[in-house]
Amino acid sequence: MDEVGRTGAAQADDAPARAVRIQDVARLAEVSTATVSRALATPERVSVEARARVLEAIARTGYVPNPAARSLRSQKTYMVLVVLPDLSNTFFSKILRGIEETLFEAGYGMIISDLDGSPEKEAHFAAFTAAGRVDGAILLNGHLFGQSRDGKGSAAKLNIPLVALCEAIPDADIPQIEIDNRAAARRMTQHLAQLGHRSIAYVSGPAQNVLERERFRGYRDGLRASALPFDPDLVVSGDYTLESGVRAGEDLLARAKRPTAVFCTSDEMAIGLVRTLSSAGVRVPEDISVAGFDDIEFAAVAQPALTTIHQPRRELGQTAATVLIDLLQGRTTPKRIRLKTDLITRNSVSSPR
Amino acid sequence: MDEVGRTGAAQADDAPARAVRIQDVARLAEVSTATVSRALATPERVSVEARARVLEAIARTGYVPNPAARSLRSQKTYMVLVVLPDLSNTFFSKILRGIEETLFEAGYGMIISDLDGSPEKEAHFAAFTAAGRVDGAILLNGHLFGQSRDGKGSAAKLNIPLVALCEAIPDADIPQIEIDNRAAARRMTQHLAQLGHRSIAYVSGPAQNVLERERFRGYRDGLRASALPFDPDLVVSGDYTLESGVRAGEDLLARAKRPTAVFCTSDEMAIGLVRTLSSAGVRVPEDISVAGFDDIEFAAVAQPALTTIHQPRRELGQTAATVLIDLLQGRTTPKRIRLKTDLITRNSVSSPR
DNA sequence: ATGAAAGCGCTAACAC
DNA sequence: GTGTTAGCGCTTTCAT
Repeated sequence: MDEVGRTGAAQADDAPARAVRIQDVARLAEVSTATVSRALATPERVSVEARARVLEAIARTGYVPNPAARSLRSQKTYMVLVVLPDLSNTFFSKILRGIEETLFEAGYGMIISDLDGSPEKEAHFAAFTAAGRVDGAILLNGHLFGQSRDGKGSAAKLNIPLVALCEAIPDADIPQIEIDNRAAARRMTQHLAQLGHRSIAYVSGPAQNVLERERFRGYRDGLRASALPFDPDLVVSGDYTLESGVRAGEDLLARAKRPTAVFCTSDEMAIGLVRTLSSAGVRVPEDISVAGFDDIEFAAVAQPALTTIHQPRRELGQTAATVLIDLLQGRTTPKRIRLKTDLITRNSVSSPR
Repeated sequence: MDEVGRTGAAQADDAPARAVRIQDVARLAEVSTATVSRALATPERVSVEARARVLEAIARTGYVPNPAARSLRSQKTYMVLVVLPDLSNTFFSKILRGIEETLFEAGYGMIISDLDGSPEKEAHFAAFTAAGRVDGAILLNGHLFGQSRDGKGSAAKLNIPLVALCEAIPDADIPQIEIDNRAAARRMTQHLAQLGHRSIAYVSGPAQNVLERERFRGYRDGLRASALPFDPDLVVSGDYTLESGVRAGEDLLARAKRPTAVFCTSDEMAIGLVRTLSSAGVRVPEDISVAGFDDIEFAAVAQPALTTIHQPRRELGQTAATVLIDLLQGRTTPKRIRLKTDLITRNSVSSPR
C-alpha cells in the first residue's frame, strides 16, 4: 500500500487496496520470499545487491510485514503488557511515557491494562498474557498475577519475562526497578531536623504497603541520625490520598501539643493537610512545616509550593522498559535497580519559629 | 495451561508447558476443531451437547485461543490504537481509563501511541495501522495521519474505522466525540457577567486550535448575551500551559486598568495566573475573579479552589470507544456527539467589589 | 449440525 | 548466499 503515512502518495484508485505481501516484494526484487525476510531480519546474511533490490522494492510497494503472520510463525508478538492499578492516577502518566518511548525505539508496542481493582480484569489479563499475546510485562501493581498484594497465593507461571516497577514484589524472582524509598525518607527527615525541628510528625501510607514500610524505616533512620527520639504519637496513619491528608490535618489540629513539622509520605496527603491547617488559621510553613513525597505536577504549583522528594518518573519507566527488553533479547540484567531521588526545597518548609 | 491466573492451580511439572491448542480441546471433547471454533464464535450453530462438551474441555485445559493465528486467519486484531499528542499530560489519563474499560468489556485491547510531536513516530504508527495491526483507532491529537494539525496534507487512507475525540478533525468524515466548547465558554462568560462583572478578560489557547476557536466564539456569545461590548484589549493570548498563564498574569498586572474577572480557557493557565496575581498582592477573588476550563484534578485543590468548566473525561473516553466498537461491528453511528459540561463554582470567582 | 481441508503471511530448517 | 518448503493455530468454506 503506497498510502501509508506519506503525504501526496500516488494512489491509483480508491479500492481497499489489498495489502502488499512479502511475495509481492520478492517478485519485484526478483528474489525469494526468504531473502526478503532475511534482508529485513538479518541483513548481514544477504548479499549487498540483493539487499539493495529488496529495500528498493519495499520502498516502492510500501510493504509492511503482517505482524500476525510473523507472530504466529516466530512465536513472538513484539508487544509488552504494562499492568497498573489505576490508569487515572496521574502519578503514572510520566512513567508510562518513559516506558512507551523506550519500547517504541526497540520496536515494541505497549498494551496497557488497568486492573481497576477488579479480579476479573486481572484474570483476563493473566490469561491474555499466558496466551502469548505479549512477550513480556512490566508490573506497576505490586504483585504477580494470581497473587494478592501481600504476596499470598501462588503466582501464575507465565514463562515470559517480567519486571516490577516502583512497587517491589518481594518474593518474586524478577528484576525490581524502584527508587530508594528508605534513603529518600531518611533524607527528608534529616532535612527537617537540620532546620531545627525537634518534633517531626509522620503521615504514613497503608500499613502493608511496601513503599510505606521502606519510608517508615527511613523516617526512623533519619530521627536516629539526628539524635531525635521516636515518638509513636507522632505517627498519623494515612493511605496516600488527599482525603487522608485532610484527616491527618484534623488529627493534628485537635492536639494540644502540635509538632513543628510534618512529613507526609505523599504529595496528595501533604496538600490535603496544608489545606486543613490553612483553613484553621495555622500557617504553613510559619506555624508548621509540611513536606511531601513524589513531586507530582501540582507540588510546584500548590500554595505554598511543596518541599518534597522528586521521583524520576520518566527515567523509572525508561529503565524498566530497558531492562525488560534486555531480558527479552536474552541479555542478563541486574536483579534490582534503585534510581536516585532528589530533595526539592520549596516554600512549605522552614525553620521552626 | 492450567496455571492461568488461578490460585492454587495444580501444575504437574515446571516444564514450559506448551500452550493448549484448539486441537487438544477438540480431541478431549471428541469433536472437530471446527466445532470448537464455532462453539466459541457462534454457539447457536452448535448442538447443545457438543457445546457443553467443548466448554467442559476448555475449562479443563484452560485453553485460550492464539490471537496471532486468529488474527491471521480472520484479518482482525481485536486491538484498537489510541493516538494522543502527549501521554504525560494528565488531562488524558481519565479519558484513557474510560476508553480502556469500554474496550475491555467488548473484548478489545488498547495500544497507546504517544506521538510526542515526532513525525517519525507518527509515520511509524501510520504504517503500523496500515499494516493491519489494529482494527480501529481513536484520535485525540486533532488530525489524521499524514495531515498537519490544520488539516493540510493528504490524510493517509487507512481503511479502518476512526473516531476523533476531544479535538474535532474538521474535514475528516469520521465520528467526532467532543464537548460543546462554545456553549461551555458562553456559559462561563455569562456566569461572570451575571455576578456583576463588566470587564471580563479572556486568556486564549493557541490561535489555530479548534478548541480555542470554539471557546472564543462562546466567549463572544456570552458577552453579547449579557449586553457587554467585546474589547480586543481584554483578549490575552496563551497556549493552555501554566507558563502562559503566568505571562498572562504579568500582562494584566502591568495594566493601569485591570479587568475584574479573567476567564482562562484552561485550568493550568488559571492556576499560573492566580499565582502571579497572588504573588503581586492582588487577591483572588476579592480583587480579580479567575475562572478556568477543564476541571483537572488540582482545580478543586488549588488555593483558592477554581471555578471552572467540568469535562466528563471518563465518559468522553467511554463514548468514543463505544462509537468505535459500533463502527467495528458494522453498526451505524452518529456523526457527532457532544457531551454536556458542567459549570463548577468554587472560590476563585465572586462578585466584583 | 458437523467434519475435512484449505490457507491467512510469514520465518526457519534444510538443501544446495 | 539463496531458494524451497513446511507449518505456526486458527477460521472458514465446502461437503455431507
